[in-house]
Amino acid sequence: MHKPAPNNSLKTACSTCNLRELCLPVNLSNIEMTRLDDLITRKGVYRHGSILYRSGDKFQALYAIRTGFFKTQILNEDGREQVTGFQMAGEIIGMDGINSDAHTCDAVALEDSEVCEIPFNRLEDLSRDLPPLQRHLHRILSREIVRDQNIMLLLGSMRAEERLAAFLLNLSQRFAVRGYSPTSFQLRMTRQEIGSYLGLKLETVSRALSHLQEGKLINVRNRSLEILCLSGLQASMGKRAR
Amino acid sequence: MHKPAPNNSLKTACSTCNLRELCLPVNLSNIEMTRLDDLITRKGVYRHGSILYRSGDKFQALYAIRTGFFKTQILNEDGREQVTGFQMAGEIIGMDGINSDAHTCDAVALEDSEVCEIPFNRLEDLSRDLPPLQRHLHRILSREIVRDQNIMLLLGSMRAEERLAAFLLNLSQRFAVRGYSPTSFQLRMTRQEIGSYLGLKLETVSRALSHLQEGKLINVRNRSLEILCLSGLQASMGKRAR
DNA sequence: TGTTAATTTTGACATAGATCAAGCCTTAAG
DNA sequence: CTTAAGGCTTGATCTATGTCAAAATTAACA
Repeated sequence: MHKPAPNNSLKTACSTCNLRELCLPVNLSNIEMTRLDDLITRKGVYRHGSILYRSGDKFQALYAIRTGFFKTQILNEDGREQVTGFQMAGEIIGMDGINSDAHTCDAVALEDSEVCEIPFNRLEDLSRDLPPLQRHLHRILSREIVRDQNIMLLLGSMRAEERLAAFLLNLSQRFAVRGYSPTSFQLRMTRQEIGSYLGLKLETVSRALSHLQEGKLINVRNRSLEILCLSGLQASMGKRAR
Repeated sequence: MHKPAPNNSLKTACSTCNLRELCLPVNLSNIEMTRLDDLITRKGVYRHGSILYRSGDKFQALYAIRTGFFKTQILNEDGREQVTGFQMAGEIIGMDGINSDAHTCDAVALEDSEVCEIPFNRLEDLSRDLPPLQRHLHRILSREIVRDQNIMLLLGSMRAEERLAAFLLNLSQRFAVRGYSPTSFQLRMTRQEIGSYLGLKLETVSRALSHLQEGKLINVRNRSLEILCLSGLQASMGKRAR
């Protein structure tokens, strides 16, 4: 495991960030936007494998991903591990920590990544002054709830291949929103990490990928993935309830 | 399915509610508490089986459960259903709707229940004035995220009997907090609903209950459940990872 | 109160996915 | 460039849980 590069505390400007529409799509005046800029600092680069925060760390800030890719995972007492999400540029992580003032999961960089730090106390202060910002914060929190509940649906009621199809379609859609190809991208995580996220063993993930490939729905070679038939993938979900 | 009783719009007083410490444990002055009271109205009784809100309904309010028991569930396109939670008195539901201004799950009363309606716009307004209330709202939202992620862990990595043990211990603890017996209580939901929540079939739930009973950890007869050995139940989780 | 419908339990059997194992491939390090 | 370590695939087998079915119990309702 690497250490993050030293914190240079570079000032960040949301106002000029090209992820603005994704990350904080709030209608603010110039002067209001400046106040937001003042809040947020760019933290140094997190190298592949390094840890943004750990379970148990004091909660102080949310983090907006500028570039790169993270996973979040929880570990219970007996060492069992569950990947709870994969996060990409423009997404905000750390909300698990608000409740108890301590993080309840680990956030690990899956490639070299940059994040913006948003001190939460100051975000609360500012959001009392700026109702659109307040509303946006609430939406982000709620979105996370909805997202998690959809994963519960996936884990509770889909079979292996459906879970994988849902996972790939979700990635596809998120790449598309960011202006990348929805049909051709690199997987940033191992089969084991995909398996943990989907409640499957890595062998099952591998077999399901192979099977989707046999069916001409995808092409997969190591980490590079090509979706050959989006609608076919969609159809391969929802075949039959478990 | 019954209709809810007509909305009498009774005024509620959080200030005198005996669930206050559970529901809104916020340190407010008397005058501030009055402003909170003004916000909240008691809705009529929801009979067993009736629906508090449905997926797709416009989101307007959060609901605090005064008495009774609810389940929340999502249904995907192909009719698959997943119970996402069971909620009891003092708990707040409806947060799924904030993100998109529409609810994304159904909330169904599992017994005759009363709720307090908290109009969300007005809650936002008031929480801009009252920082402790704002902080509490954020904690509630975050707590829901943490809760959901722990269910992901359960669904993704535990075997049937462990899931059931975790479920029973969770209920036990929540009853304890409310001053009820942690070792003897009624299940308010069917085996099928438990199964949906835990990602299991009802037969598996039934068998796992029988098996825990054979092991002298619980006594179960229909909906009445007695925990004979809390520590044994705890131990029966975390035996072996899947 | 009697009748029907829903819920629960239990058994027999089927199967999706886990486990174990081997070999290959890719990437990182020396 | 070589070697080692981690990651991936595929096959053979095992097992937890699903599926199907029947009977028993309980709850709902006329």
